[in-house]
Amino acid sequence: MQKEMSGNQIRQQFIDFFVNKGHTAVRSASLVPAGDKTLLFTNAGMVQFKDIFLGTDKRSYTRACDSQKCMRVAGKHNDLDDVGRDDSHHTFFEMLGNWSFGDYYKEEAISWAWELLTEVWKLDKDKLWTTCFQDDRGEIQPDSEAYEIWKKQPGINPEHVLFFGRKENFWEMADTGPCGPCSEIHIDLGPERCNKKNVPGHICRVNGDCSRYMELWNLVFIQYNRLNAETLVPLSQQFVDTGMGFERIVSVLQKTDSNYKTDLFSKMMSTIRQIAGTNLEQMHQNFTPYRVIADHARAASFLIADGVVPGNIGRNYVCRMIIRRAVRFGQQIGIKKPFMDKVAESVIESYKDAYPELAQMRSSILNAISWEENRFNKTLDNGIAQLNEIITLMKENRQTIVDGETCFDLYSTHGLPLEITFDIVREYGFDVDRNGFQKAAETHRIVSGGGKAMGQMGGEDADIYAMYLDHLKDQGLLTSDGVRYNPYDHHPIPSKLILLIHDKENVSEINEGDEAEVITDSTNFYLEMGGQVSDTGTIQGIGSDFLFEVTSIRRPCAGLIIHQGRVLKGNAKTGSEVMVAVDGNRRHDIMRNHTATHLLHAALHQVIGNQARQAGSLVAPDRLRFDFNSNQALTSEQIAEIEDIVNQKILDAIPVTTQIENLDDAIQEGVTALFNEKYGNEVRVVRIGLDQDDVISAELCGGTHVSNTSEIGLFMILSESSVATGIRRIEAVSGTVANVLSRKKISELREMSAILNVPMDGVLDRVDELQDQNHKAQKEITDLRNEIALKDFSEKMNQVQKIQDINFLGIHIPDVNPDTLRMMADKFRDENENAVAIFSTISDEKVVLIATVKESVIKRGIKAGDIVSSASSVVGGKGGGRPTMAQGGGKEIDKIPEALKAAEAYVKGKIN
RNA sequence: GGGCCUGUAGCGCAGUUGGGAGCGCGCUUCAAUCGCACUGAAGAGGUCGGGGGUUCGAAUCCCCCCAGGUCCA
Repeated sequence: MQKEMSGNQIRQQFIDFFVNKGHTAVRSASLVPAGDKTLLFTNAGMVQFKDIFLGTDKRSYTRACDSQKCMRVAGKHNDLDDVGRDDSHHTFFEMLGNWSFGDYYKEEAISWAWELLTEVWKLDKDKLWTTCFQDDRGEIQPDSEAYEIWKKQPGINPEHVLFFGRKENFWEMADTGPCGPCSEIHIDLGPERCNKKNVPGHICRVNGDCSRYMELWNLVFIQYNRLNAETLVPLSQQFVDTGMGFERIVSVLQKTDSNYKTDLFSKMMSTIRQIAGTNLEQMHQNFTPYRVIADHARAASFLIADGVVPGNIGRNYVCRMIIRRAVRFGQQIGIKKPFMDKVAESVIESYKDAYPELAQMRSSILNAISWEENRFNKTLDNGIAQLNEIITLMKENRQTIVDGETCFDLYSTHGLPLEITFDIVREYGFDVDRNGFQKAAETHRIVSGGGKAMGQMGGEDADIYAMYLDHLKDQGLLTSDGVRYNPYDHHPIPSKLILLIHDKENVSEINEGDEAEVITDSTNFYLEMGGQVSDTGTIQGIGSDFLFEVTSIRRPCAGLIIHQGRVLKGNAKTGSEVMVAVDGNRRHDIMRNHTATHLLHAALHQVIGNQARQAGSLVAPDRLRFDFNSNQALTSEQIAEIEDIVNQKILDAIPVTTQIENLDDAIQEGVTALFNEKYGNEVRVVRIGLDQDDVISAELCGGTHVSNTSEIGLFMILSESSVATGIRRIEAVSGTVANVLSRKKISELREMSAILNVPMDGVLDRVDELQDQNHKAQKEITDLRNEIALKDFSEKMNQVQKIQDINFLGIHIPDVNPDTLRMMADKFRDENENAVAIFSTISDEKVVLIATVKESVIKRGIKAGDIVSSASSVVGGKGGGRPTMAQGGGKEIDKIPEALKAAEAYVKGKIN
C-alpha cells in the first residue's frame, strides 16, 4: 500500500505531470482580477487567460498549467450561507488546470486526464464516468469526437461514457464570445455516500443530485465564437481549458468523506479544537461551526495576502463579512475571546510553501484579522446597547416579539446579526419575527442593489481589429508581433502609416478636420497601464504638412496599437512616412510623478510600516494619486516626515534603473508586486538605488521613469484623505507643478507678511496673536455693551406701568444684541413682583422682540409666547417660546412703537 | 454603486411640535494637607462636522458635501 500523499504533494504532482507534457507552470493569478471590472474575484482558472481567448492578449507559451486561487462568494453563485453545512463547499478554493492556446486539442487533453487519474493516481477505472456533449435542442453538433476518444482510453468501461445536454456539457463565457462543448469526469464514491437514500424513487446516477457521484474534472474545448443567441462560428484557433477542484481530488485520494477532513485542513481544525477545548469526536458531532471557521479563516488569509483588507465596500466588505461570520460560529462553540488570528496562523503554516505570499504578508494578515475581530466586538456592543433600549420600550408596551423591521434595522444599521438579537431577547422570554426580518432584508436588497448589472466583458470590437491585424500581417506590413512598441524612449521616431480608420471604415486617406484612428508600424506612445496615463502628442508628415493630434491611445486586440485624434493640418495616405512624436514635456512630467510615486510608496513603508500596501494609483502629468491600506489617518507629522524622506532621496540624486527578470526570481528577491496587476513570466523591475546593496525601492512596473531621482525636483503632498474603511489616499505633485505651486504659496505668504507688517516667518505668530486679541476685544465689547445697556436700562426701569398689581414694562432698547436683551428681561423679571415685560431692539436690520412673564402672572392666563405673538404680528413676523420667556421678530422697523402698544393692549385685555 | 445610522468642550455623552448650549470625567486657579490621593470653591474651554436653504429665529426642519459606522450589490 502506497503511503498517503499530502495535499501539497498532490498539487505538485499535478503541476509536474503537465510540465512533463510540455506545459509552462504558471503562478496563480491574484484573487483580485487584473483590469476586469466585471468580476469581484477570480472565480475560475480561466480568468487570467480570458484575454487570450478573446484575442486581445497573447503569451509566450501555448501550453500552461496552474493551481489557481479562487473565491466564490458573491454574485450569481453566492453560496456563502451554504458553506459549512456540507463537506464540499468552500468560499476559497484552488482550481487545478491545464491549458492549450491553439496547441493540442481533445485527443491529448482527454488521454492525459485519464493517464493522470488512473496511472499516476491509480484511481479505480470502474469508478470513473465521463460525459460528452449532445445538444438537447438539436442545434449544435454532438461532440462525437470526444466520445470516440473517451471510448478508446485504456481500461475504460465504454458504458461509463455518457452524453448530456447544454446545461451540463456546453460551456459559455457570456452571452457572446468564445464557447464550446465540454467533457466531465465523475467519480462514483459508492452507494454509502448517497444522501438521498430516504427519498422514494431516488436512483443514484451521474448528474443526479445525490452526493454519491461527484464531478472531478471539467475539460472545456473552446472551438466556437458565439455572435448572438442563434449563431455560432468556428474559431480559427482552438483552446483547451480544464478545471479540477483541488480540495475534491485531495479528499478522494486521501479517502476521506469530507474536504474538511483532508490534511489541507487538519492544522486549522486542531487549532480550533484547542481554542474551543473540544476533542475530535465532539467536533465531528457538531462539524458545521468548525468547517465555517476553517473555510473563512483560509479565505480571509488569502484575501488579505492579495491586498483585500476587511472594509465596508466591495471586495473589502466580503473579507469583513467572512471574518465576522466565522467569529459568530466561534461563539456558537463557546469561544469567547478573539481567536481568528490563531486559526489564520495555521492557514499560513499549511499553505506557505505553495503560496509564499502568505508568509510574506504574515503580520498584515494577522493584524488585519485581529483588528476586524475587535471592531466587530465594538459594533456588537453598540448594537446591543440599541437593543436594550428597545427591550425597555417593549416592556413598557407589554410587547414580547421584536418585529422584523426592528430586527433588520439593528442588523443593517448597527451590524447586529439576527441570531445575536435573538440570543439576547430570549433571556427576557421574547422572540423575534424571522419572516418579517426576511421580508425587510428582501426589500433592502431590491432598494439598494438591483440597478447595477455587470458591465461588458470588453473586447467587443476585438474581432474587427483582429481581422485588420491579420490583413496587415499578410501584406507584410507588420511582423507576427504586431506594431513595434517601445515607450521607454520618448524622442520622435520615424514610422509609416499602415492603416487609417475614419468613421469606423478603413480609408486610404484622411484630411484636415477628420477624427480618425491612425495605426503606424511602430510607436513609442505609452499605453495606459499600471495607473500611468497614456501619452498624447502628434504624428507629422515627413516632407508634407500633415499634422495629426493624438489625444488617446488604445489596444483593441493584442498586437494592434491605435492612435486616436484629429487631423489638424494637411492630409495623408496610407504608406506615408511620418514622425511619431510624443509630447515630451508632458511625458517628462509623468515620468517625474511616476518615480515620485515609487519613492512615496517606499517612504510610507518606512513611516507607517509594510502594511501600507498600494491599493490603487494614478500617475498623470499634473498630479499623482496613491491609495494604500491603513486603518487610520496620517498625522501632519507623518505627512511631513514622508515629504522629507522623499525630498531627501531626490536631493541624494539616486539612479533609477530598469531590468527584465524572471517573475519567480523577482518575487523571491522581495520585489514589490501589486495584487491587481497582471504579470507575464518575464517582468520589468524598476529599482531606485545606488547599487545592489542599497536599494530604496524595487517594484514590478511597466511604467516610464526618470533616470535619476534628482530630475523630480520637488515633491509636495497636497492632501491625505479616506477612500473607504481601511483605505487612505494621498494626492501629491512633483516637478514643474510643485514649483509653480510652491511659488504661488510663497507669494501669498509674502503678501500676508506685507499686510501684517511682520517678517514672513513671523506671520503665524502674528495671526495667532491677532486672533487672540480679537477674541478678547470681542468679549470686552460684549461686556461693555452689556454694562452700558444695563445702566441705561436701570434708568428706564422707572417707565414701569402699573396695570392693576402687574408691573409692566414695554420699551425699545437700541444697540444691544438679542442675548443682552434676554439678560435684561431676566433681570427685570427677577427684580420685580408680578413682572411682565416686552423689549424690542434692532439686529441685522430686523426687529427682535423678547417678552418675559413672572410665574405668578402666568396663572392668570398671561403667557410670554402670546405677548410676543401679538406684538410680532404688527411688525410683520411671528414669534413664540415658553410661558416665562419668548422671542419673536419681524421686518417692519418703523412699527416698533405700535407693536409695543399692541403688547400692552394684550396684557390689559387679559386683565380686564 | 445604493439604503440606513452617527458627527455637540480634550474624552464619553444629554439636548422631547425650532425660541436662553448642558452633564460626567479631564484641565487651570484657590482652599484644606508636611506632601500625595480624596474633598470643597471659583474658572477656562464650543465655527453644535462643513456649505447652502426655509424661518422673525436652526444644534433641532430641508438640500448638498465631508468623515465614521453598518447593511445590500
